[in-house]
Amino acid sequence: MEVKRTRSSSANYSNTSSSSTLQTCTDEDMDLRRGPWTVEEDFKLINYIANHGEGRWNSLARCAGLKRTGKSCRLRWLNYLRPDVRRGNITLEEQLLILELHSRWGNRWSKIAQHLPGRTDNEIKNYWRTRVQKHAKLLKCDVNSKQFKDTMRYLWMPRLMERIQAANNATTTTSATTTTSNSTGLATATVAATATTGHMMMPHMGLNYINNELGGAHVTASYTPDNSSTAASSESFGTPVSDFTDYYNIPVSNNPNQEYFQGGNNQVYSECLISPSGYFNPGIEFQEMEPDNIQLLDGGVDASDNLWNVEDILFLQQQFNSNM
DNA sequence: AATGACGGCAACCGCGTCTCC
DNA sequence: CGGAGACGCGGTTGCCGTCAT
Repeated sequence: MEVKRTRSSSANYSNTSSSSTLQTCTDEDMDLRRGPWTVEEDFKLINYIANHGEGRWNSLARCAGLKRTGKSCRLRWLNYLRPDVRRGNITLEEQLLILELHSRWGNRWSKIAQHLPGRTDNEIKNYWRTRVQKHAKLLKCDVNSKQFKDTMRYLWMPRLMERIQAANNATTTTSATTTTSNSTGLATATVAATATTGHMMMPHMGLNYINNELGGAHVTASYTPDNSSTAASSESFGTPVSDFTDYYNIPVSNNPNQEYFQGGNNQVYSECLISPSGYFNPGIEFQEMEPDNIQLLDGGVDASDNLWNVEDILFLQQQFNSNM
């Protein structure tokens, strides 16, 4: 069966009828379209599913008059057209959850996606490949290596927690609510999990707390702050902050939890940082992180999207040196 | 302004599993 | 039980927009 590759850029997405390349199979039904979906196709699929429900994708494609494979229809529906699908703006809480669940389950994208309402396995997979693996590449280590996993667990995730806390502190401050202040500077978002456990969660508790207290299968999107409503709503899910990178360049002096990241001053965090396996040894983990590389980290990529900024690297080096 | 490199993401592919007959 | 089709999952591809030069 001939399969014709058709193309329509996102810019042409709403201009499908004008693109002759999009209508390459008008002569017989055997031709199957591939590539980007047009508005008409989307409309057909949505209408058909609205009237007949989903499933039986091959026959659905035929009955709906779509010159697509059943698989293509299913993918389009699940990843894009479904009413409850959420795309873009992965929140801090979602990022933390992805990291945690991936450390637990590996590339079980669909399983991970089940714990992020509205997110598809495809989006999570793409997030992982484009964001997380990028940082592994910058660190010159394999994303599946213990080195990188430890770095995620003992640096990245605590930082995410801290930024979630900062975001919520800021939100709380600006909203000027009468909520009882929390003297510990508790990360509301991360500790939203306490809604299900009844336990308070401190930043220094880190992932061990999640592991031990929440348990794998119990780690859900309840990380969401203010989770009183359904997490399917983008307004209710997570902080208004769409990306943790917004908080990457917070000056340390402005950081409400700077003591966690100043190396050695905070015994609790220092203990938390050091891998139980002792893998974070000076001169080993980041021995390749030479000045040039640090420059690359700082300027070679978009710093706002860079997990490992100079501050982080210096912090890591401090930690390594203090443990020599 | 032109162009090449790169990142993000939608979509495709192959394969394993499930379900039905 | 076995075969065929449907379904689901993870890996990969390739287009397009953006940015750097």
